[in-house]
Amino acid sequence: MKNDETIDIDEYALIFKALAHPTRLTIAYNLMKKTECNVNRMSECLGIPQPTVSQHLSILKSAKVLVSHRNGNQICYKVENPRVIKILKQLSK
Amino acid sequence: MKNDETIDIDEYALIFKALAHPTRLTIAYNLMKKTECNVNRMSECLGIPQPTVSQHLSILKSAKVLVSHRNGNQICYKVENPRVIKILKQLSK
DNA sequence: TGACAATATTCGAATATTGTAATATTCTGA
DNA sequence: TCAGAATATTACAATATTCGAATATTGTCA
Repeated sequence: MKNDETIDIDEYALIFKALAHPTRLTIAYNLMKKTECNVNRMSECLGIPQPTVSQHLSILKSAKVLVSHRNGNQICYKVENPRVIKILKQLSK
Repeated sequence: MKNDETIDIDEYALIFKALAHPTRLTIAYNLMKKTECNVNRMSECLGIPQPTVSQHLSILKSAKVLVSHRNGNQICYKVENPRVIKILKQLSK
């Protein structure tokens, strides 16, 4: 009964790094709880300039925390990664 | 994107920041799964110089990811924070 | 196609993190 | 108290992150 249950340390470290900023954690947490959201709406709700939000979204996306798809005029982001969802769900318990 | 059920975003962001480094995540994850451990043993097991390990431990401790207590000649670190334990347990599921 | 709305990228200054080497501190046991 | 083991701190260079301003890109619709 060996215990070589390894986890992907580097991948999780990247996820945590992406979530390690209050703005990005807020974005990810709210997207996990609610529905998808476009960039301008996030920018308005958070009171943070659009380019800054876009940069944060880019970081979250490259860490595979978020995915995006176009919806007409705008681009919607949401959480789909099950590892990320599990982590984020823990936060409210 | 309102935030009704508020979680402590800043506190969790700090925890994630502490866990966002492969060495620190390895330390925290192993301490969660196994028992407490002293500094020199971690240094040997990880193949990382003692001062570097000590610095990482200091970061983990100030983020309240780890606690420490003296055991004779040495100082043992372990995970006690229930929020951290919940997060780390998710990683192996 | 052109104007406009939505989003992304680039750049630079300020700040933070990382690892290593050198050194300091703290505690234990003789 | 002293020596030595265990751990912590400091200083520094290299690298990375952060934010805002300016600009670029992309898609929609008249």
